Amino acid sequence: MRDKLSTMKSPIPPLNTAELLHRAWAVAGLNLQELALRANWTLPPGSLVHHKGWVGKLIEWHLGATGESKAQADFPKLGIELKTIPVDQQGRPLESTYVCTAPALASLHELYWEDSWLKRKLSHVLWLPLEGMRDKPIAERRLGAPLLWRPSLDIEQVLRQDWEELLSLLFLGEPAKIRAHYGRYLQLRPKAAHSRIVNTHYDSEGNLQVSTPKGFYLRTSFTSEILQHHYG
DNA sequence: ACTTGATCATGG
DNA sequence: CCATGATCAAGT
Repeated sequence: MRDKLSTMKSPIPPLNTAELLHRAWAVAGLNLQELALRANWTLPPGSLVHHKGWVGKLIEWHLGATGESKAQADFPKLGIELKTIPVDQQGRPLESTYVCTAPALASLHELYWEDSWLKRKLSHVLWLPLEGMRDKPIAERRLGAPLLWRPSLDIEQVLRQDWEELLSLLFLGEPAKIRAHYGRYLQLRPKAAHSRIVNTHYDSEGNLQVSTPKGFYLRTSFTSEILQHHYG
């Protein structure tokens, strides 16, 4: 819950990567009660079910992210994407990570990995682990050490293969038959307010295709590898 | 235990 | 409506 009467001001965007990292380290180890207090935000009650984006917005506030609700990086000048990731006591991710919505219709530039939204978003990510155990009160959940990450060449190759496979399912197959098990690191899952929302288009044979809007997600097993590789 | 499919709030 | 930020909870 964001307090609109708040006079507290979010920091201006970091001028460079070092400053961003410095800010991230400055909040590492703090819990959500302390972070909410500093921002003058109100903590949500017991569950995040009605406040799913609250934690992410709070972290954005503290670091001075300016991406807003637009299709751009959280730190446009730095080209860095911020991802808060819920982890257990061992630092292992508890959930998959949403990346971006999947295009509903193929436009030419969407067909090239090098130009893709997904590649841009994943080219430079600041991971911020946050305790996400459901039995831990929200106020007591602590932020972990930040990790500034770029995909290795090997990883990017797999991401590209996944992306190409999933895109071909979207545009050459039957989108309604897409299941979340496709993809090694990536997966396509519903991404909408609810399941009655549908995209419609005509396939190459003129048949009407109806399917739920999809988003690209990083599998929990993949983000677990990323964090383990770094933190050991 | 883990994954898949569904869902919630907000801003432009 | 669609993008952002995600987590929930049913299914396997």
